[in-house]
Amino acid sequence: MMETTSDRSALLEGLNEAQREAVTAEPGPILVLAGPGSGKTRVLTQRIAYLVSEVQVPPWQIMAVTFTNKAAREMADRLEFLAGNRLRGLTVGTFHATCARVLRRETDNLEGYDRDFVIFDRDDQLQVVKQALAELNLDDKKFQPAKMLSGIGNAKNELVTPEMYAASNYIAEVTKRVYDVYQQLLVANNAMDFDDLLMNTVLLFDARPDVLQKYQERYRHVLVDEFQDTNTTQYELLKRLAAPQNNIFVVGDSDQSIYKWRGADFRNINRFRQQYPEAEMILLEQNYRSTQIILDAAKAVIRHNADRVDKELFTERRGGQQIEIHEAYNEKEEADLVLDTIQSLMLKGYSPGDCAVMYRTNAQSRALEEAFLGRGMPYRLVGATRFYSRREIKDLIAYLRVVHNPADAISLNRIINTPTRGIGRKTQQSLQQWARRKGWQPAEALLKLATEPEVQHPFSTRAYNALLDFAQMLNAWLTVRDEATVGELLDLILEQAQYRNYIDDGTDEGQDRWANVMEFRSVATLAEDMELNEFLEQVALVSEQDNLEESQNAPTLLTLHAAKGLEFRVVFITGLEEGILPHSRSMDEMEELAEERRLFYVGLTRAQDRVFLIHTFRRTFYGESSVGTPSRFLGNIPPELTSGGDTRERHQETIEKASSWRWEESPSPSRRRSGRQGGGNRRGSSRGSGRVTSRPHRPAGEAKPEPAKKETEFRTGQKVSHAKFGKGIVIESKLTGSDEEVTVAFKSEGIKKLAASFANLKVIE
DNA sequence: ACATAACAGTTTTTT
DNA sequence: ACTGTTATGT
Repeated sequence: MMETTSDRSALLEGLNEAQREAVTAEPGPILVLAGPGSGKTRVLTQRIAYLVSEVQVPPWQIMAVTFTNKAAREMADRLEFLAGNRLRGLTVGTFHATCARVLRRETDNLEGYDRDFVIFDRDDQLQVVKQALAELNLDDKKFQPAKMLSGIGNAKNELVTPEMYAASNYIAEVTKRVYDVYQQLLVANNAMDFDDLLMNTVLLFDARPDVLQKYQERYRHVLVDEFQDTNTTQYELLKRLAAPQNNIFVVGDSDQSIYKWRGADFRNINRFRQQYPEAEMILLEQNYRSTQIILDAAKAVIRHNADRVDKELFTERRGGQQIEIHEAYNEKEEADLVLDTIQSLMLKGYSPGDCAVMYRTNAQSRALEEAFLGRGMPYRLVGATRFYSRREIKDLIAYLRVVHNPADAISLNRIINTPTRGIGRKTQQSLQQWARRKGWQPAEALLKLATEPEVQHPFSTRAYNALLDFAQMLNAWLTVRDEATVGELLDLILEQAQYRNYIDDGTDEGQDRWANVMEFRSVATLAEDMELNEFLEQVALVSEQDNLEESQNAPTLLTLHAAKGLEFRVVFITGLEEGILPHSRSMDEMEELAEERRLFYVGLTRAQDRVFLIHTFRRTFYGESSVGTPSRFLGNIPPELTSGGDTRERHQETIEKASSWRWEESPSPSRRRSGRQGGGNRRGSSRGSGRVTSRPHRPAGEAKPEPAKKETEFRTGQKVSHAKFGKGIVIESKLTGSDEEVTVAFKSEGIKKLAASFANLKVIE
């Protein structure tokens, strides 16, 4: 960059008053409360540039932490643009990557770890928990590994070690023991989980004031993005690092706190204010993203949450289009409605990439994907099955990990018989026992077979040969490890392990998997100047969303969680029904309900121009279809901001539009579309399968829809009888478009929902 | 060792 | 409805 930014006015140009205040605030604790679309990333980056060019802070004394790689990269890119090489040495990264770097540098001061430690992801964690349960002779049916893991994770988020863990009840007592063994196993494997990266850094700082001091002196200024998402451990980490000058600049918005279930605690904002009473507090209230109408709707929604600091968000984008609320009959018609609307927006100058379709749960993407596929329209799917969690990729990472860190018994366990090479469960067990008896690690024991041919071993000839074969491969890889590039090593592994034979069985799925392997190979090959440990760390800490190409001009399908931090001209939020948003598991507790509302708020505030809110009349969950109630959150939006009428009117409209539903209810057993992968990885190659446009047949009553009824034929309390289900009592009956839906409690069959026109119910005395 | 059957568990998941 | 895991049989 030629242009100098030492010109103060140039640096502050285009900032509003509050933003400028934040950027130029005197060093010390600063809390910026930033509403959606208020330019917080801009403030953060300008602040860094300002510190360097105006306050003369050397860039290497500045640390900026984010939660996602994407946010970190975005910040780094903007800084590069702003100040280029004047920011050499600046630390910008995620909490986890930053901590990993510290720990890696400090392995000499870490008990039990050496510098080759690896990072375990959730799958690995589960394996470790299972092993811990096994060692404690605990039943993993009774103590589900996932539950145990969440208990352990919560503890780590709260900076609670196994010793500190309160065994307040039986389950907690078990969790404590599992946690304890779990940690020991991690150390034995020279591995840390994600939470350890944070917790161990804090523990290190507490145990070693000299080490802490080193980092305090290095990082004189700490800046934090998305502060409302920090957990206790992260908070404590920041607190220690920023002391004693407390030059800590945090940006957050408690109304966008949606990760409580992961340990995030927006009350850290209050804690911050108590901790640093002298902190300067700055509110960013001007929104540069949405129209007034959208903003008003969002504000009206969020105001229903108790105990919050109200921000007076405003925008210069007066007016705007009203928010449209629609009812669709079911999830299929919901998807059709979304697609129809997108197509009509195309005629009004929007492009497909301007649109986002959001939902509460990933499962909801399926109907949408099918609709897109059905119309041959491309779409971008965020999330779903992550590249790095695919089986084949995990296998290869496990191979690399074992070569890098043979102590990693979890990974060894994964690959020792993958592809199957005759090392079955029993052989593995006796290998383990043998190793334990000899005081070796399993990998060590294996290598003895390869390197000391005359070693005494307990295996049958057959098992020995299988083990020897694998051991020799492993030995070979270890030998070349330090000379070969990651790509070369991977190629060698693929070839010797005959991995392709195993994974590519010729089916579509096999080919896809092999394609994924090749994609991973090219990632590895591109990392040619990277050491194996660097490569593995990057792979562990990078999520798939970072690799998602933005180029494709297609609508984006994503969960509301994944939408945070993004913006789109047009936003659809689907599935606005009780039980979905708010989610059924979050309806009982006020705080959880408040978080659901924030989720809705986050969705709304992603929109620049248009918002479409959709709920369905009935929806299929876990294979069962049931009638839904519109989300209570819809009622939080003042009617004058919306079009589409109130709930009743919308419902009436659905009834009038009703066309095909009556025939759709019976699923034809023949056809099932397994809607898979978006991005184009997988195609349904059902060759020659006739396009199904024909409707399932209805035996009786055929054709012509009846006119909508005005009143229900059945009333609560009536006794009825059904040809198949026998006698029962009507619990409820309501009109559903051209038909009537009767809920009946049958004596023998339990409660059923029936369509009156097909059920042929007879009223009995 | 591999194929199959039974079975549990299905919110969100920055790292 | 669907998927992924584990117990069981061949």
